[in-house]
Amino acid sequence: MPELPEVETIVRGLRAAVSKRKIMSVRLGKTDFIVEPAALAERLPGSRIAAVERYGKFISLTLEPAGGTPRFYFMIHLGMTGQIIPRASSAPIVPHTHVFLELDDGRELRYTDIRRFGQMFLLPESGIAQFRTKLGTDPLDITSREFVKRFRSRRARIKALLVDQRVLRGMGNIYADESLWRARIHPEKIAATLKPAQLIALHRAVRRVLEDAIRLKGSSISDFLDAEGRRGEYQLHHRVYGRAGKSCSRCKTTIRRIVVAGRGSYFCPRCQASPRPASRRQPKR
DNA sequence: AGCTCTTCCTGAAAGC
DNA sequence: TGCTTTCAGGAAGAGC
Repeated sequence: MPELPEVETIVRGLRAAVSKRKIMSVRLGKTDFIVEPAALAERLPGSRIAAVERYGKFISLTLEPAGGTPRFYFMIHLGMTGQIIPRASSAPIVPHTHVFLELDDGRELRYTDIRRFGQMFLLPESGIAQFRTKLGTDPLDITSREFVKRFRSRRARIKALLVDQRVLRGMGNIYADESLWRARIHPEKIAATLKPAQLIALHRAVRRVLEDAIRLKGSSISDFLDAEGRRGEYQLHHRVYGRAGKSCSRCKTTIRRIVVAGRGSYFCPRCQASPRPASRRQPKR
């Protein structure tokens, strides 16, 4: 599933591969994940890709139409299984490819999404500010101070907050679990009960995990491919995610999986002490 | 404020 | 063996 490191990897690849290219035409397959498919088909042709940026888990293509028409943004969220890869127009079409952007150099930027949990929409320049207010700070930009401030008064479980895009934009399930393991914090711990030192440790862990993952071009569990169609390698370094039943690399205890905030959450029961000790029992009368 | 449940979707894996 | 059921989850919305 594409989270911050995967999206960052794709954005870097796209920036190198399609910057300055002009979109010549648009072909669409299924469109139920596109906010206004007609607007997309109408406005993309003729515009040039002026910039490629990441905003949380969103890919933002800045498009410049010909003839002085104001620039606008083509926003893409990959959901669970989205892939966006430039290919030669003659390349075979993989199943579930639903958007084809013909470029001025004989290639097509193709969007493939098996489950169609992805999202696409256009934003005018004036809509960007509004869009941004819905999302929290980028975890790679946030200062330690700000990080502590954001969590210390929240009564929600830390895992739920880490994957909440309004708190930190770009974090997802894999990197939340990996960061919590690193900081030795149980996913069900109430954020407000964490000591400042623990929050600082968590901030450091988040940065470290994300930076390492970006360096290895993300995690490919099943579907993730970068803009060159290559798999990432960070999945080989996961300490807890997807490792239920295997042993903790730090203490050899068996990794467990529980559901927190509706997501599978992996942790080491020994390194990450439970907020509710299992041994405590209620006396009967 | 924050929790659970539901919906969207497909393919892989488990169950019978 | 082969069909059926369950599960995975990012985000949004309902209801409590």
